[in-house]
Amino acid sequence: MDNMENEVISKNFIEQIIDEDLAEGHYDHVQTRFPPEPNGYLHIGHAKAILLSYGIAQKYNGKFNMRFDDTNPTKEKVEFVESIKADIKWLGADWEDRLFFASDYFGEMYEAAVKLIKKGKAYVCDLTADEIREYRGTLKEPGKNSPYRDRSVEENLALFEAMKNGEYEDGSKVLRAKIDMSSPNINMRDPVIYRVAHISHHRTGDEWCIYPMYDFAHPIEDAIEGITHSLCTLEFEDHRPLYDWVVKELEYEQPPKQIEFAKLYLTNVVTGKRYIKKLVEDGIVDGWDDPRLVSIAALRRRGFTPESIKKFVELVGISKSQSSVDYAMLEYCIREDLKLKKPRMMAIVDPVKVIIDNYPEGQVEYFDVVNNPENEELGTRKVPFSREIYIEREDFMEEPPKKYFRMFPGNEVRLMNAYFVKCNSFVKDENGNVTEIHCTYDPETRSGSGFTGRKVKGTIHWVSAAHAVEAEMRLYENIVDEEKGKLNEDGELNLNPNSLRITKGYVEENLADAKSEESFQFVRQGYFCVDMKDSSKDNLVFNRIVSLKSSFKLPS
RNA sequence: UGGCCCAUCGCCAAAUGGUAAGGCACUGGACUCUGACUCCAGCAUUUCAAGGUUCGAAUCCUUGUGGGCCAGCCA
Repeated sequence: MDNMENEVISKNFIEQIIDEDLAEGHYDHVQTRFPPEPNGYLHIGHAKAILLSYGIAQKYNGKFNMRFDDTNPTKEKVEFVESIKADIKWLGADWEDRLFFASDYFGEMYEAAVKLIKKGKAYVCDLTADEIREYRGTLKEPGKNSPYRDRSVEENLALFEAMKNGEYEDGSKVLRAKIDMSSPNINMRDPVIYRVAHISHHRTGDEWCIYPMYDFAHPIEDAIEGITHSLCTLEFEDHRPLYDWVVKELEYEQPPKQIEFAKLYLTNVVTGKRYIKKLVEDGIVDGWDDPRLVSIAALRRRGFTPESIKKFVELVGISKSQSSVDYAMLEYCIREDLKLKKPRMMAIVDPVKVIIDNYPEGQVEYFDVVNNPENEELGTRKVPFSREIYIEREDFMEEPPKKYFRMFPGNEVRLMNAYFVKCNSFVKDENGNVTEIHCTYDPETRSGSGFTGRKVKGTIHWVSAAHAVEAEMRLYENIVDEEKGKLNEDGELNLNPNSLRITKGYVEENLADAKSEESFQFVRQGYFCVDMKDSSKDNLVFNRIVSLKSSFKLPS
């Protein structure tokens, strides 16, 4: 009963449109697609689009297609095709056997263009790019007709075929849709639908020297594949009339419908392929999967799970208002997902040594420790305890403020899963940094002994100095663009300078065998991931992926 | 300023003319061998503003205001 989620989540506006379409019989099925151009890596924003389209297909018992929109060979690379496929698979969106490429349809697109010409709805234009821009008019002034607008169907047919046959130089001729040069919507002012480009395509090679433009190609791709609802982001709203024009003039049955939704923006991160690309190219980060980024690859490397991202996308919701989601929401999702799934291990990021003076030198005890107190199924592990241990530097204070109940001189705390210890003294170096803390322990208070003699307010985590494995701790902060994506006068992003801090920390030896790609929950709700790129058995690297939820705040 | 779109709590986001859901964040308090988790309580007398229609308006109309997008042979 209490596990019933009984979420009465109302349908989002896209589902409402689909319901209506189905009720009115516009479509006999539902089919969606994700159509990236293979010109970069996917990021968290794409995850929203992918999971939205995939989720809708699932909800309506429909199909979800994967399609590369590769109509511009100057920008595209096979390298990106592979990474995009891998990322989408990892996210769990299953396109089954429906993996398509826009370039598969170049033949049909050519025929579609011919059809438009024959209908008198398209013409070959000899204006230069600059001239076309001039003729297009401005935002407030209408454009004027191209002098080539009234060429005969026969002439257009011949010219277009000659374009295809490579008889013209790049830029010398284009095919344009004949719509309305005075439309208030600039996209309708006789848009270019085919251009000449003598460039090898990564899939079709030199078969074509003319390539269709997005506005012409996309509706055709959708129609050919039987897509019913073509979901895209808000900036394509102005293109919808053209999309509708294309499917109407081409006379498709059950023409697909474009629906726009708001892009995902996250606070405190750099989003946008363009900026990420720059960070990578300038060597500010060490690749597309640098954990400071929010590319899918980076999130994966940081220890985010596909489930956590799915949860996040659901939580964020779908609407048409431009919005920026608080990064804390993403953190919440990974905490929530890992909470019961992962063992809770001990690791010390910023160590300070503690010596338990009354604990026999050379003695070692092994405690049976529950891996996850909230999920017994994860079993137990042995954790060694000895005379010298490391604790977190912030878990000790020489002069504690009010309500600080971790370690300070004279105070007794519990070492998690072990004994009560009382701090007696400490040693400082010439700079005033604490280098060593001396404690005594009480054997009666051993964890699990049932000792109830007295209570302590604080529990802190630790690792045995002799047994712990030294590890490189990489404390990442998101790359923040202080000016929200705007470049400064030098054309550079204003980035936070110290987004990566590397320290020597210690982890319990159980983690020495950790596999790469594994993430763990750590004490006080910190989450770490064994870095999949750089870790080996003798070189453990941990990424801190989520800041500690709540450490003690000093009263100000 | 031509066109299109958007505006509900610090951040997302429901409410489809019937009297402002939920989540994140935050603030108490209880519990605790993780200052976490969990639990309990508190978080919009009001929906950008002003008018209007209506028995009734976040929802409809008008006029403003604020924000986004569009003048690639990019997608």
